[in-house]
Amino acid sequence: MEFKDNEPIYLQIAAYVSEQILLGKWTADDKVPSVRELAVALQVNPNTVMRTYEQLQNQEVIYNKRGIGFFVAPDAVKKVKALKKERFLQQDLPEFFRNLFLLDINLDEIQQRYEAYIAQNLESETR
Amino acid sequence: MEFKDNEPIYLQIAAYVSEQILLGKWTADDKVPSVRELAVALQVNPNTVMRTYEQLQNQEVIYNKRGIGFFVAPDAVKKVKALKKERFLQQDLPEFFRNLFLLDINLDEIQQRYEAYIAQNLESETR
Amino acid sequence: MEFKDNEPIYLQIAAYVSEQILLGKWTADDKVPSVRELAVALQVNPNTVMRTYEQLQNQEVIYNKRGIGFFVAPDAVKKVKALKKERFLQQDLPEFFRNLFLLDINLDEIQQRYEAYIAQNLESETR
Amino acid sequence: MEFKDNEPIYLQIAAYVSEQILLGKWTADDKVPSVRELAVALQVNPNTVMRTYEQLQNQEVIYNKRGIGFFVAPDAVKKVKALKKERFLQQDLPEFFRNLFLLDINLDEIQQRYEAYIAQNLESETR
DNA sequence: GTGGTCTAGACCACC
DNA sequence: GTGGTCTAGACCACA
Repeated sequence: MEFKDNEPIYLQIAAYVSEQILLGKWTADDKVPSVRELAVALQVNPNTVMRTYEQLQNQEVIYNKRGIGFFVAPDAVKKVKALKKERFLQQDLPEFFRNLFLLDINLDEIQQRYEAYIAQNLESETR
Repeated sequence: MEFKDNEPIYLQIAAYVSEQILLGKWTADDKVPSVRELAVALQVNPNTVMRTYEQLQNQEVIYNKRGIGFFVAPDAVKKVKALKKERFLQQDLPEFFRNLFLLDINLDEIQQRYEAYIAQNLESETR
Repeated sequence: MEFKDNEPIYLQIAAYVSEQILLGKWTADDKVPSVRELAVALQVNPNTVMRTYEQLQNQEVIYNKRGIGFFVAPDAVKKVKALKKERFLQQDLPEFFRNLFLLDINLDEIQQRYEAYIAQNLESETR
Repeated sequence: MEFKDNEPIYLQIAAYVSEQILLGKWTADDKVPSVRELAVALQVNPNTVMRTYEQLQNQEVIYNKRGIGFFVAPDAVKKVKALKKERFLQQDLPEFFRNLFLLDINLDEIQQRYEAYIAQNLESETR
C-alpha cells in the first residue's frame, strides 16, 4: 500500500480498514490484524497503526478486548457508512460541484467516466 | 476571507488567486495586489502571501517584474485550468467514484443535487 | 561554514548539500541532517535550512519520509549533475567565453592555471 | 535587450556599456546616450540607468559634464579591462575550475566548444 | 514603492 | 523526535 502525502497516514489506514468492513471482508466481531502485524504489512511505525485504531475505536467502528486485540463492532457497517456519507455530502460534494463549475465540466462527461470506472473496477473490487 | 484550518493558509490564498484568474476578474498582464497589500487585506502575515506568490510563480501562473510587482501570466487561465483539471481527474474523481460505489449512491441523485447547487450559486458567483 | 553575502544563504546551503552528494559523502537513501540539526551546525535559523530542503525536494534531489526526515533520492547524483551541467553550459560557459574574448585571454593560459588549481586542491578535496 | 533575473538590471546595463567601450564602439570623450534615451531604448526606469551611470562614474569609466551628459573617460578601456580581469581571475575562474572538477569535464571539451563559439560569434561581434 | 531574505520564536500534526 | 506553517519584525537591494 502506498500513501498519498497530502493526508495523514493514520487516516489513510483508517480509511482502508473502514473499506474492508464496508466491503464485508472483515465482519462483525472479527478480529482485525494486530497493531504490530498491520504495521509490518504496511511498513509503517506501530504507533501510526495504534493511532488508527484509537481513531476507529473513538468512532465505535472497532472495539478492544484488552490483551487480545481489536474487533469489528457489531454495527460497524452502519457507523462507517454514516460517517462516510456525512463527509461526502458536507465536504466532498460541494467541492466537487465547484470544480465542475470552474472547469466547465459537464455531468454527462462524468457519467461516461463513471461507467468506464465501474467496468474497470467491479471485478477487481470483489476479488 | 476566512480560512479553513485543515489546509495551509498560503495554499488557500493561492486557490483564491487562481479562481480570480479563472473567473476572469484578474486577466493577462494585470498586476496582482502587492504582497503587503494582500497581506493587509486578508489579515495575514506578508510572508504568508509571499509564499503564495512564490508557489504561483513556480507554476507560471504569475510572473514578476522586479521592483514593480507580480503580474498575471499571459496564459495563466490555461495553466490554472490544466493544473486544476489534472488534480481533479487524477485524484478527486477516482475518490469520488469510489465513494459513489461504496456508499451505493446513484448518479441520478448527484444530478439532482447539482441542479440545486447551480440554482443556488449561479447568481452569487457572477456578482 | 561561512557564507558569501551576495548570494542567499539557503541557496549556498543547497549548493553545499548538492556537493556532498556529488562527492559521494552522502549517498542514495541516506538520511540528511534534520532541519534543526543542520541549522545548529551552520548557525542559521531552522527556517533557512527548511527553505533549502524545500528547494532540494522540488528538484527531487532529496525526498521526505514524514515524521522521520529527509533522505537522498536514489538518482540524486544524476539529478544534481544534470541541473549543475545545464546551468554551466547555458550560463557559465557562454559568459566565460565572452570574457576570454573580451579580455583577450588564451585558452593555453587557462590550461596552466587549471593545472595549478588541480595540484593545489586535489588532496584537500578528497580529504 | 533582455535581462537575466539573477543579476541586478543596473549592473547588466553597466556590463553592456563597458563592453561597448571595450569593443571600441564608444571611444574616449564620446558622449554616451543620455539617461532618458538609454532608459527608453532598454525599456527600463530612468532611475535604473542613472544608477548604472553612477556606478560607472565611481569606477571612473565615464565622467560627467554637468548639464550636458556623460562621456567616456580617456583611459576607460584600461579601467574596464582591469576591473573585468580582476573579477575574472578572482571569482569567475576558481568557480569555473570547481565546476570542471565536480562535473568531470575535460579542458579538451572546453577547447572544442570555444572554437565553435568563436566561429559562431566573431562576425556578429564586429558588426 | 516593490520583492526577497533572514531571524526568533511559537505552535501544531505526525511518526 | 520529525517536518510544516505562521507570525512579527527587521533589513536590504532594487526599480
